[in-house]
Amino acid sequence: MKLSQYFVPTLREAPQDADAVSAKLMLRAGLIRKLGSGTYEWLPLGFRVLKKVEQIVREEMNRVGGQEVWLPVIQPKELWCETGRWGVYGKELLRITDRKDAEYCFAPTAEEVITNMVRRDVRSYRQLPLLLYQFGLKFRDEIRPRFGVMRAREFYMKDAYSFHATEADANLWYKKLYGAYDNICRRCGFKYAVVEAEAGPIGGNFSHEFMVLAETGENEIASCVCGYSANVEKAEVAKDEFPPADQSQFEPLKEIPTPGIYTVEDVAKSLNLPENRFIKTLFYTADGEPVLALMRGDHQLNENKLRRALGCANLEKASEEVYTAIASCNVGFAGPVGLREKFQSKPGAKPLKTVVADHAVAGIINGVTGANKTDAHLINVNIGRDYAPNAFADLRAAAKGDNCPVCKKPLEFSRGIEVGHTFKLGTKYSAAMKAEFLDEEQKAQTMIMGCYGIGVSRIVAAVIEQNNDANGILWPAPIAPFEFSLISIEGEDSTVHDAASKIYRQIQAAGMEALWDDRNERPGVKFKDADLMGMPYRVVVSAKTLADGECEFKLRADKGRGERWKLAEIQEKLARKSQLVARTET
RNA sequence: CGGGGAGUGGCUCAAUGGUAGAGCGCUCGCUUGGGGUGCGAGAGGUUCCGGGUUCAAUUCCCGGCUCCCCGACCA
Repeated sequence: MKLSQYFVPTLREAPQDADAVSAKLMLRAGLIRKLGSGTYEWLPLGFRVLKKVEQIVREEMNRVGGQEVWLPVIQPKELWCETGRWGVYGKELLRITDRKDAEYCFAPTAEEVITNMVRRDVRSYRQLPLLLYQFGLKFRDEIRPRFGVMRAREFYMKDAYSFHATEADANLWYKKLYGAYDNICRRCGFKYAVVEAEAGPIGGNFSHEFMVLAETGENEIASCVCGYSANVEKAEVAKDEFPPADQSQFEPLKEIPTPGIYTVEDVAKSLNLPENRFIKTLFYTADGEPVLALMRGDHQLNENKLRRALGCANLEKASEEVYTAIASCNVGFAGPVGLREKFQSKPGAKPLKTVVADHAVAGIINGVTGANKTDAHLINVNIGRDYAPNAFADLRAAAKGDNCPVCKKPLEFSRGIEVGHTFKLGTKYSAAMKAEFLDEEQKAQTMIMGCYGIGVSRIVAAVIEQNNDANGILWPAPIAPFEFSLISIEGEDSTVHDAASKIYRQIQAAGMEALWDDRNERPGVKFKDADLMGMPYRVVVSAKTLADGECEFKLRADKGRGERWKLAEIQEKLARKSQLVARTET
């Protein structure tokens, strides 16, 4: 492609509202433009990258036996009601009404549609297993879109769904897909990690996320040298063990005034006690029932863990009304001491059945907590003597200082961008939607499912986030829009142009592509733009080297001048390069 | 959802109660030709929309829309 004819509007400065490095570079290099909050146009250069990633994903999906389909993006409400997700998906689900007032949603994912499709036409175990996938536009009405196409509302995703007759087969295919995802990540050329993940609104038995490692990633990963690795949303921590409390250490319970001071940090400061002596009392509503969660003052609650510990479907932080109704004090002054009794004595109040405590709470001796009285706290609070949770569980968000649940060594933390997510769904959707088949004994069985997503547009941004320098993008060759930047520094006569033209064709003959900067621009402009756009290889043709029958070759990643290539040897040099550009055919 | 900020040429931003300007970009000419060259001449704006105050509003006030930032784990 000749740059003079190509629609790549590069920018010297990034638009003011671009936040992430990758967003700035994508805008500047002319890959994308923004239309509205979280919606982007993909220009020719960006679209090429998107299509290259798509092709890699397609090849790997086909390799493990996937069959490509194409599903509607406008999906009827009825289907979503069958699984109950019309109600639970929340505001992220963009709902649409047609001229007949029928309700639809714009697909954020396609479990309902595909399960419906399969249940209609699959009757026999002989038709299973089945792995279907598609590429398509997805829309999720994010609260706060940011980081360009990394967290956009509209995005391009590959979603795959598998259907199985047996649990064992489902697990086997889960492993196959996991392998395919490994290949995809490797071929796209980024550093990544696979972590155990929270299944979220998709649900299912277990899931893994494929993370592009980057400091600016939105996800925090907890990992251990032993191989354990999990999203902190999910990460377990080694259970705290405490010797039986020595009652003789217990000081008498005492109430002290703390007017207007209620955060752990402030109370700790004013009493001059460490935060790990505090018992935080958190109020939640679990499937409509009030529950209490107790945390050590320096720990953060992980709501996913609480949800799992309670076995509830819906978990929300309790409203201020509920809070004051239970604790009869202002927010910030509640504590577990005597709370249950106090609350239950209220006429008409729902009983406060559940008080769960994080394991670490058991180790707090002479602790501090709210007095259930505005402007007062209790000190020397002791478990067993002053309050008793009905259960202990791992509730806290893994953080520095916590140990690995597998080998008990200290956990390490890093950041990543989630680009792929695999779920072992089980029968969550097939049971709700009655996707059944007949087994060998003519017995109706529910299909076992898995689902597997890859954010194609997000991969593009994530790769840039990981591969850039002060001058621009550094594309890994397999997904670069073009393998080569060809720069011709042309003079009066046509010798340079002719030589460049020949090299341009030779690059194509070697099975690669070049973006030839044939514009009538100064060399500096061309170099700057080439750096910005970040093709992995660069060939410069100018009168200077042409006199010696040579051109210049340089890697985008290299700082120096690169090497001289004899024009006569160029064919063979290019052949070698094209072998490096991993192009696996299927 | 709460709080804050911003909407002026393609981009980054000025300015003003009397209908607007710079740099970059764009067009043309000359110049230059290895890291965004220099000079000159141009094109390009209903100052987000609606209302109010005023002789006069892009500017002040109100409402809306859009975009951005921060928070939403405080118990």
